[in-house]
This record gives sequence, C-alpha cells and structure tokens, in this order.
Amino acid sequence: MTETRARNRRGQGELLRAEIESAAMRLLDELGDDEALSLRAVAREVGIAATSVYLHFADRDALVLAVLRRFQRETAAEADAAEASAADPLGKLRARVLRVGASAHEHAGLYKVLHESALNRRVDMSFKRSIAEDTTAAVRRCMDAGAIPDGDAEEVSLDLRAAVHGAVSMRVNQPDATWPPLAAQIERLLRKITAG
Amino acid sequence: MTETRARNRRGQGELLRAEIESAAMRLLDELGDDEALSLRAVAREVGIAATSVYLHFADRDALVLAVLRRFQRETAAEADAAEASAADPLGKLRARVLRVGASAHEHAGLYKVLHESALNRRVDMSFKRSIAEDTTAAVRRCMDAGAIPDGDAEEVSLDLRAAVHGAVSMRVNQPDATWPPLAAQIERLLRKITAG
DNA sequence: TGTACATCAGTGAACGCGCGTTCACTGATGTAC
DNA sequence: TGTACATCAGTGAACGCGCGTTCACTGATGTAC
Repeated sequence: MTETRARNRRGQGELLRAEIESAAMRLLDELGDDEALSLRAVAREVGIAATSVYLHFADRDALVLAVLRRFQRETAAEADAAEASAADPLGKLRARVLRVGASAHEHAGLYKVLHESALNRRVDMSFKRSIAEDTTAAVRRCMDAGAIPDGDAEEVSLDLRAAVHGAVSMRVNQPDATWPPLAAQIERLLRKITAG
Repeated sequence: MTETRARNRRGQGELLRAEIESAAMRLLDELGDDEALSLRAVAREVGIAATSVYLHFADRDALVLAVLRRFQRETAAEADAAEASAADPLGKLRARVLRVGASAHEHAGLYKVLHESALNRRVDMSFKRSIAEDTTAAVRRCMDAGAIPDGDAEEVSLDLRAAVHGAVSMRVNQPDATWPPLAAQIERLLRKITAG
C-alpha cells in the first residue's frame, strides 16, 4: 500500500502505463462501476502520486476505456481459442458461447462496466461489436453445415446473446441468490434457441 | 425550478413525502443509477431545502428503496392486469411476459436501478422476488393445462426470465444501437423456450 | 575520462466542486381555555 | 369572542469529505562534447 516504488529507468516510462492499467482493471472488476473508480484510488494502489496518472492517460474516461478495450480483446481471444479447440461447427458454437459466458461470470465487475455502465451513453464503445459478430458467424457456419436448422442467423444470434447476457447478468447482479450452474443453463438455452 | 412552494397545511405534512418520492422516481428513471441521484437534486426538483428530505426519509438509501418498491408494485399490478385480460393459460403467460418486458423498456432507468445497481449488493431487495414467482406460477398453469409441454416449471421460468431480461437489458444499455422490436423478440423467445 | 546540460519520470500543493448529514432555528396555525 | 401557546412544516448555515484536474517544481540519468 504505502511502500515506496522505484522510479522507472529513463526510456522505461511506459512501464508505469501498464501498471496503472492493471491496477485500474483490478479495481474496476471489484467495483463493477466506472463512476466508483477514482483516479486517486488507482494511484494509491500503484503507489504513485495521483497526478502521475496524467502522464499516460488524458483523463479518467481514457483510463477506463483502455481497460475495457483490453478486457474485450482478452475475452475475444479466449473465445477464439475455445472455438478452435472444438471439431464440428456446433461444437465450436457451443464452446464459444460457453467461454464468453464464463469469462463474463468470472469478471463480473468488468462485464458490468462494459455492458451496463453509463459509459455506454457517453462514449463510443463500438469496439464491443466484434463479439456479437463472431457469434453470428459461428451460428451461420452451423446453419451452412446443417448442424442446426436453417434460418435467420442474425436473429438466432441475437436471441442467443440476449439469453446468455440475461443469464449472466442475473447472477452477476444478485450474487447472493442461489443459482443453478451457468454452463448447464447456457447449454440448454443454446439447444432451445437454435432448434427450428 | 426556483419557484416558491407553498408550505403544506397542518396535518398535511405527508403530502411532501409523496412529492419527494415522485421527484426521486423521475430523476432515477432518467439517471438509471442510484449513486448518481443526489438528495440535493431531488430537493431542487421539488423546490424545498435539502434538509427537508430528512423529515420523511432516514437517508438517501431509504428514499431510493421507497421508489423501487413503488416501481416494483406498479409493475406487478400491470402484469396482473395484463394476465387477467387474456383467456387461456398460454395467452395469460404471453400477456404477462410481454407486459413485464414493456414496463422495463419504458422505465429503463428504474429497471436498471432495480436490477443492475450496486444497491443489490448492499441492501435486502427480496421484494423483487414476487415477479419471478408470478411468472413461474403462470408457466406451471400452462403445463397443467397442457398448453406447453410438461417439464420443470422453475427451470422454464428461469430461462424465460433470463432471456427477457437480456433482451431488455441490451436495449436499455445501448439505446443508440438499432434493435428489432422488443415484443416480437419476446414472443419468439417465449415460443422457443417453452417448447419441449 | 570528465562535465555541463537537456530530458525524462514523477511529485506535492492547491483549486473549486457538490455531496450527505447535523443542528439550532423560525414562523404559521390550530386549539385549549 | 379573544388570546396564549404547543405543535407542526420546513429552513439555512455549517461541517468535513474525497474527488478531478492544474500547475510549477524536482532530481536522477543519459548523452554530447
């Protein structure tokens, strides 16, 4: 907490940027609310002066956005990896959706900030779109392969994302209630929603 | 805004309570975030001194909770009325779910505060349960009447609520994106999720 | 090899802000006599 | 019918708080000569 932090060597100033981003990511995941994240708390966590954050980020929003972009990038990469580990199109879709759901559940706070915070009203977050598009593509491949009944891939993808988002959101927002396992519910929703 | 407000007659002090609650409800619906609601803003809206709020509410949380209880009560009543206006069990379930979805969509901010705010972590909000229970009961009546395949009513109800919550939440949190009509999506989800 | 100096990494004091809440109070009004 | 007074509805000043952000600064370090 109050331990002193060695100043970075000349030319290594960018290291602090990464430290600040990581600390903000940790705090945001705990808080689940971008407005509750204070720059001063981030600075305290890292062990620097509050003003040092401005060496690397224009303002608080810029810091939060950097964190969210990173979370989105990591989630997308995990989903791609999960998809790659399955053999057939339906297995790939299932693996992708399960992985996205699990990532969201594991990083409840970040998930909330990304999808439920007031930032969505204030700044452009179109970088979120890629996960939706990847899911739609996986649905379409299932249809093309005849693994699920043919239909409107966009529509099925939308229904699927809505259902998974809802299942995750309920658990994330009421963590103290008792819930059946998320994975089982997601598999069931996938089955029901992709059926003709 | 700054207009003067006549003091209530003796014995009519409770009238201010209702005015404060209504103003808070309006503001919360706009803000969609309980932490963004300031007592001083409520007082400004009503045209009273900030301290007057304490005549009727112990603190800010008490005011917010009063608003949420009222929103929950009104939504439940609307859902009951919608259900009553349909004839058969499946029609009743459909009417109920559509009405709950529409209420949420119409009062996006209140919906967010009720279901997505940090209040859920901090205080007891078990009064929310009744809407879930009413949905489960409606599902069970459909099963008993043979209107939908027999099965685990709790499970079907959970899936249905998750899906509807997700469909609403996406729209509420990204109001600027383009979305297909909510009602059509809810009807489709209802069909898919209640099918055996 | 020595040294002046530009640059880099980071600091600390200070600003104004709106907030929740406490406290002692004011002044109109209904009522007991 | 008149009046003293208790009660009710509401006020205004003040508190301490943590916040985002600005600004002038410091001191170590690498480098040009």
